[in-house]
Amino acid sequence: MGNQLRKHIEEVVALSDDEYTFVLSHFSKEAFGKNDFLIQKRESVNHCYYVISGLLKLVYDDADGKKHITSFAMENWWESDFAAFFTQTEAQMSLQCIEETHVLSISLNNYNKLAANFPKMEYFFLKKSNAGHIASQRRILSFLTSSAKERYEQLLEQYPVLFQRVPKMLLASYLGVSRETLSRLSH
Amino acid sequence: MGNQLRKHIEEVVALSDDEYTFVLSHFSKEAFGKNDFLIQKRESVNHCYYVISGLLKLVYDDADGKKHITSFAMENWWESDFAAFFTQTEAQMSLQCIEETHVLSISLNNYNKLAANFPKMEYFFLKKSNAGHIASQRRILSFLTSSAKERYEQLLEQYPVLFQRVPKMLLASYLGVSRETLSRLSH
DNA sequence: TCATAATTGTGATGTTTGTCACGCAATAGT
DNA sequence: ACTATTGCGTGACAAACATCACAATTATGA
Repeated sequence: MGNQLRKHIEEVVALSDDEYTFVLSHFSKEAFGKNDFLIQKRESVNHCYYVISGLLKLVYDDADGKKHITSFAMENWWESDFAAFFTQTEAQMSLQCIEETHVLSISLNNYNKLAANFPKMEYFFLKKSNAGHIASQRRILSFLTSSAKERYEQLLEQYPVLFQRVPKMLLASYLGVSRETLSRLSH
Repeated sequence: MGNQLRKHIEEVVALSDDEYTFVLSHFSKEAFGKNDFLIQKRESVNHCYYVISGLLKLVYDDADGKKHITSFAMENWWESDFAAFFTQTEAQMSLQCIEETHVLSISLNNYNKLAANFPKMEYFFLKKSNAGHIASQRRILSFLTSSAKERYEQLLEQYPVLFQRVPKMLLASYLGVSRETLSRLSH
């Protein structure tokens, strides 16, 4: 329970009890209900979130009023509107619960303090950022090389659990196809 | 000349002369001719590159033998097959010169040493990685929200210099459209 | 429980984009 | 300078995908 974040961090760097207590003191535990917003577009983005349980969607509203899913965030994922968070500008996206969700949140101040004062966590954040960058490049590559059907099958293979937890219209949005097309692809 | 990397790093963190000398000692200067490969697919990826001058393309060959441009890298950009570099697995992409190119290269060992022994550079790498992650997310968003024509116009606005330095068939590949479609879009 | 809203499937049709084919211009190497 | 290669534009056609409309099903909340 209380040491889920510790296990997660220790996949990258080992921590003593005291070190983990110190790290944890930079976070706040928060709970959100289904459809609650963690980040609203046009508001300031004060936190980055570590998901303990539940499921989030990061949504961009385009000029035509259509909603596009930039990403999902499940257990042990880190999520925020990172562009807005790191540069302290207003949110261009919203972060909303698909399910009731428990998170640990960290402010930019505390993120910077932790990185500056505790090299192990700076190393951890660097590893996570590199991994996120690599994952984004893989997704870009799937847009360049694959048809909608192929992207659907890749998602099904990589994150089968999403198909049980997320309405298909949201998966369509994440894949960049209409819900009608996705429906026809699935058989 | 010799302090281009220093200026680049000092956009993020200040360095003393001695510190810069120390940093620079982790890099090697290399020169490549047009069409030379810095990384060949299926080979090991031993270096990450900082571009001093010139222009590179990061290319993925798909199962049908088609080539897709994952990204370009110009002056002051960092490039590698990061997935292969960080995990020391074989390259899934190739990195090739579009123009004669001068780089500073750093091995993974030296990258890790620098990050571990010199907090300012770990901070710099973290900032760069976060920026790269954010740029990738913006590109994903352009695939989700924009037509080929809109992506073309966004690229023209963001990197007009590419249109003078890169054949349009490569721009088409970067944008994820056929060269014929790009040709028809441009007027 | 019942009414309402959200989600899904499917047909008909239109738009966007890819593919094939061809000719021409520009470039690079000898 | 000449030739081979590479890059570019465009027509004709095919494939992929979006959009609109409507019905059916499944969740949700008072």
